[in-house]
Amino acid sequence: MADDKKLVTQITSMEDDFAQWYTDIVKKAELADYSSMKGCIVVRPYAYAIWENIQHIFDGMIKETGHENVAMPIFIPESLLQKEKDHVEGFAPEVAWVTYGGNEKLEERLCVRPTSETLFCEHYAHIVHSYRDLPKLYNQWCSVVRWEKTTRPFLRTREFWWQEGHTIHETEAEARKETLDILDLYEKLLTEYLCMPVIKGRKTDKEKFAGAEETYTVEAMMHDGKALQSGTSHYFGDGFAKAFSIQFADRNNKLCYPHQTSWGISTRLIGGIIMTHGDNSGLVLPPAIAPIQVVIVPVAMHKGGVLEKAAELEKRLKAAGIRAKLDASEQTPGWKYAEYEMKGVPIRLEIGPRDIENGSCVLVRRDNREKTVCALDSLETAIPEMLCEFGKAIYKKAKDNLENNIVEAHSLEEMKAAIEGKARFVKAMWCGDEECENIIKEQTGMPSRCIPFEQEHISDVCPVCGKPAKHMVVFGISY
RNA sequence: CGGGGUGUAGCUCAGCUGGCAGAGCGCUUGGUUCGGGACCAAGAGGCCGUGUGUUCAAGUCACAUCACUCCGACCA
Repeated sequence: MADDKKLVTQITSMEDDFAQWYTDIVKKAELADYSSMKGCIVVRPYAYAIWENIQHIFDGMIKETGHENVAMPIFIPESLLQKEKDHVEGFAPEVAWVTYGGNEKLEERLCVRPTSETLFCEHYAHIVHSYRDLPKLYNQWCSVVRWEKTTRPFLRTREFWWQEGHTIHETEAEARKETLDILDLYEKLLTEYLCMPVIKGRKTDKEKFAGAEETYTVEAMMHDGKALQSGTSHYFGDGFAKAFSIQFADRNNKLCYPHQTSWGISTRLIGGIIMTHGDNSGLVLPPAIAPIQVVIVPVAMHKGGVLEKAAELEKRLKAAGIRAKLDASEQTPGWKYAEYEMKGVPIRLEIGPRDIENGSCVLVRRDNREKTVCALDSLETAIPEMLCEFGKAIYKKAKDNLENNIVEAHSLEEMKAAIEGKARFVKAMWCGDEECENIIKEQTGMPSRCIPFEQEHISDVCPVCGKPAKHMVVFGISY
């Protein structure tokens, strides 16, 4: 359409270079900027607004289910981190250490929190003494630091923002229920609000969280067929409680160890949104978390009261609870169309002199560019309906991508063939032996994603060793 | 951490066998425009990533270093 025009902003097409396409969107939709601190990004207002919307939604969910927010220290003394063996082994290679306070060398190194299990455990040891003190359902919104070697904006940065829930319970059953209840909330957040279909399941022992007894996950598929672990929920049993000497007197005055969980989602989800819904014109945002749901673009705005009308519409839409923005800048309409497509705004409302004569306006959907003429006096109902339809449509598109890129395999050869040329999810049976899982990873390059709750029977035997299969597992290349 | 690529204006980049720092877009001001990235005119804007070396002379050559990026390895 614009071959003869000088495009101000252009992005690499995802078919040409998916990684560059991703980076282009991050920069040109003004989501993030690089900083002089390697591996750390500036989360710009537009991306932060998306994160705030995610926070608002999920915070509401956990408050409703009895959770409370707290703030924990940013530093963990080395001795505290050392208390749980598996946990420290898992995290030690990627923690940042503080060794000086002012000009003085510290007697004990301080770790910048990579996750806060140890701090929560120490605190729980202080405050939990009786079954009457349980449960504690705590959460914190904060940033954590992991010294990653390879970094990419949102997907893997040395500092990232997240929520970490840490709960402690009287019984195993209660803690197990909490772990799965939270996983359901993640599924709800992802599917209903972020329009991202997920595969819900349990991690294999090899892939589970350091220190956890069981790790559950919701795995999403990106446009390129790679997996993004989008939320995890861990059941700890009483392992941490024993390591940190958390004990309580139960109903029979017997000293017991409580059972714990932890769970988290992070700003990585923003990367997931980009790679699930975005296209070659830029971002496409799910309406529930879009900072701007409707952008109003006036056409010939200095003529015939156009600008006044546009301002009036903005006011009306805002009053109806719609996140609307009028762009009254001096850019041409065409420029604005492209700009807000880049930013993924779900609906564009065009209003010009012709529309005003007719008492209507033009609504354009970001996902398919479909134009609808809409009477001005029905906007308050038409727009929420369209936003709802929009959410369903992009969910369906993502769901189709997921379903079209899962294949069954009965042998290592079939697994290798399945991902030749393009990343995919591969469903295969597994005997449960970690050795076979390792062989699959070595030979195909795919780690296991999860053991889905929705099991299918593909065959009777493990494709590696031929022994009886215990589970169907989804394998895939991940971010 | 290993291998490749790139660092020059806000952005994308040109700058040959060393010899005055360049273009397009963006930005500012004024005007005409406005239904898919408008046009005219006048401006502003540079420690050539950083450091050391070679040279009469370095954006250009050498070495080092830092950052970004891709591919591996690693990674809740």
